[in-house]
Amino acid sequence: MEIDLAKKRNSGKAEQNKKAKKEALTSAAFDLFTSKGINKTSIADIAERAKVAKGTFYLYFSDKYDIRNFLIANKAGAIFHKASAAMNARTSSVKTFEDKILFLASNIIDQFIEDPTIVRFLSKNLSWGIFKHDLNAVPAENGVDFRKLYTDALAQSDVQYREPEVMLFLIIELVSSASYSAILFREPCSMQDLKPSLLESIRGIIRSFQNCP
Amino acid sequence: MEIDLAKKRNSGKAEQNKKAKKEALTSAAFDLFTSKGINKTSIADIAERAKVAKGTFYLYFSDKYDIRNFLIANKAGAIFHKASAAMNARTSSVKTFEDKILFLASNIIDQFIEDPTIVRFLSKNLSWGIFKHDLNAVPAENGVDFRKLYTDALAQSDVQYREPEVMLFLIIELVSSASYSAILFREPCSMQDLKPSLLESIRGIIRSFQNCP
Amino acid sequence: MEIDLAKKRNSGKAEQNKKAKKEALTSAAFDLFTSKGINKTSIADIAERAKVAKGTFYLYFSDKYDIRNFLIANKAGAIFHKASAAMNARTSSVKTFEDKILFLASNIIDQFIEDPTIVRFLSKNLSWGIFKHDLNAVPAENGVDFRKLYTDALAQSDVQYREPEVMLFLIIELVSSASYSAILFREPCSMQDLKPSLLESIRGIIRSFQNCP
Amino acid sequence: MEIDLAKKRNSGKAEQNKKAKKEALTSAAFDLFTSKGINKTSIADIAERAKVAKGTFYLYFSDKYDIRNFLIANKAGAIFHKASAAMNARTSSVKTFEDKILFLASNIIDQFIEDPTIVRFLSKNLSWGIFKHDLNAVPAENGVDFRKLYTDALAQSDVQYREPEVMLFLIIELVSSASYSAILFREPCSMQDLKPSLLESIRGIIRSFQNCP
DNA sequence: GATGAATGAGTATTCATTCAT
DNA sequence: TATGAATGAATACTCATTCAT
Repeated sequence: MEIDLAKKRNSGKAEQNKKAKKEALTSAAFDLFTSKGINKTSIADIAERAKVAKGTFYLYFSDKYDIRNFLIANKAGAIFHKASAAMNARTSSVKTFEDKILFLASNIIDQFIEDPTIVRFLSKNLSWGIFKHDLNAVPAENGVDFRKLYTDALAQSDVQYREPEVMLFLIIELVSSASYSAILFREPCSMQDLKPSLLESIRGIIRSFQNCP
Repeated sequence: MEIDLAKKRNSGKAEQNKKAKKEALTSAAFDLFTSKGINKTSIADIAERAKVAKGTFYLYFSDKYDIRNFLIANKAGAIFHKASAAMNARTSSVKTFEDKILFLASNIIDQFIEDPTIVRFLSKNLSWGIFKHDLNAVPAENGVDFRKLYTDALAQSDVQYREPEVMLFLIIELVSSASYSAILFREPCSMQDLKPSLLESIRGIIRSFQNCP
Repeated sequence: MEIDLAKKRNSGKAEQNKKAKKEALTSAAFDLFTSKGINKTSIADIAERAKVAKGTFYLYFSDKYDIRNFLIANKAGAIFHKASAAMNARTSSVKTFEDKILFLASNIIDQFIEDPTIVRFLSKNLSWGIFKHDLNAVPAENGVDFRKLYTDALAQSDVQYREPEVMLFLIIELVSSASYSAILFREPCSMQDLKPSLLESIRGIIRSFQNCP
Repeated sequence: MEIDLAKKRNSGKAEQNKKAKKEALTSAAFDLFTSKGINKTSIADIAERAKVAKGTFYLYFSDKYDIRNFLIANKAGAIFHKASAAMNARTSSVKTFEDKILFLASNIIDQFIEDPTIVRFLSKNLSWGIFKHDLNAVPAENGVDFRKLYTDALAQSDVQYREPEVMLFLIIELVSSASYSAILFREPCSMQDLKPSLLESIRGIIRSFQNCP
């Protein structure tokens, strides 16, 4: 019995060790991807920075694109979860569907401003494909699920909207695409300056989906 | 003098020859970029398809990214010029600023639908950077200039708009980003189905920039 | 004493377990060697197919070539032992030395036809070196020993033969070499078609070793 | 015109240069294959020994097995052509079909004895597959063609033979297989000692194919 | 004995770029 | 101008072997 316990303790340690290795690899990869770009990052680079042997990389990921996808899903998931959690925390002040969406958008943009590397990485990848397919891969840690939040907001809304899926798609595409240009290249202006117009444009999009009574 | 004449005659032919070679190279590069992707296309590939020696490539372009940029400017320029020309041809029927912008957007989307390879290539490259910097490099063949068209339309409008530059930026980002997903992956739906909502969203954006009287 | 008994009991089970593991490893190796070839078979492959950890492989064999040699000796031994047993079973009908050798050759060829993977594996390895050195390593399970059979047949023969060792060598080389080509590639024809000529050729070889009176 | 001549001279040199490079590569590969074995020879090894850059290898051969096949065809071709030429040179003294075949076999065995590396390389590859497929790839330099020689010898023979193709197959398999063991490992004896018995065995095989009148 | 995570040397192959012709 | 042979750095991926548990 003691042996069994020891084994369990051991395998617990091994398990922890593996998790640490994976974390080291993903962290190293993220740093390199955002600084040098994916193309110029080699597996040797990632392994070296993670202080791990080259072969070890292949115990955790099948290739560069495997780790990239893992990162995309994780980073994108974190962004959405964080925004959802923030809204849940002060649900009282935001009433209408429009206000809720704008709150979420604003929060996501703020996250982008705070950590521009995440925009560089997700760049033009934070789009519908990821949202739809990879997001589910990352479980909401705190029980707040972005998609459920959106559906609930729609259900609670007095105003009816056509094609809510398409509306969400267009908003996400606009935010990610505009953020890339504004945050990374200040084109056509800084995100600080762009944000009000961007949020108003989102409001414009939302209104264009209202069912007129 | 005879020598000079000979040279001129030669250089005339040579000039033509050079243009043909450059055209062959860009055409080959476009085909390969859109079918295999830029990363998997080598200079040897391009030269082979253009029926030109590998060394010759370097007489016309400095590297793969040089020819890519040349292509982006050219292809994007052609799209905008074509749209501008189309609007000029039937300027009578479209009156308001909103209508003009929607006409241009609709025309560009139709061009994308007709030739999806161009969306794949420009994809997420048809962004503000290109629009602002590279577009000018391509002269409007028929004297119709997209930027001038936009400025004129603004000037002729009864309605006043805040930050017209930002408005145009957001519209272009939305169109190119949404086209990529819809046309290439039918996500979240086909472009046929998306187009009405997309145009209405653009209208929503435009209205959000109106100066309320 | 109790401890000793326990140990014995354990080592009995352990002994069985070890044999099963070794059997699993050799069986897995044979399958892989004959399907993918030795070069493309890794120790990881063998361990995985044997459902054993990679490190365990090294408890039984020193490397890939060690297990290959073990397999060659075993498989070749089995072939010769089976042929010998078959001849012993119907010794009455085959009288002369020539007939005995041809019976053995025929039986071995039939075994090859029945299981072509064995030809692929032994192929050009079933040569004199193995025959002479490794075969002894495999004990004849049923007390029938090929080499003894051969010596006895010679002793009982009315006809005298020069260099019986060389004669046997040439026959074995011819059979294994021809079988490889005919059975695996049907070159120059199927083994069915080749067999009569092959057996007659063996007869020709045997006669060329006869001491003329 | 002078330019054209110069170009021709140049391209002649270039052509020569290429031939020299290919020769250097094949020669280096042969040395390494026979000393270290094919498996332990890397393309880097071959290139280094040929005093050529690694990449250059791939301008001439697609991979290790490509150059191996090229070598097999060439070396095997040379062996057969040399034997054929030798027989043609003293056709007078050898009369019967049997004598002709034995002369060729003896000559080939002597070549093997003289250059054992060639046996190590062709080893068990100098078999029917090569003979039938690769031999034709190498043109007989001096107009003496082994296969024609064989056919002519059959036609001129007073004795008739069944299945001459199969007969030739069995002889080639026996010679190459026995040479490998005898020359490289002196098993079961040196080739000097084996040769008489081997030739007599071949005679025995030939006789087993005679059509009895 | 058994495990399987970790290692890092080894290898094939690609490809941008140069340069003699 | 045009060519294409040559280069060799760069890179992805494999795998035998070890060793702490």
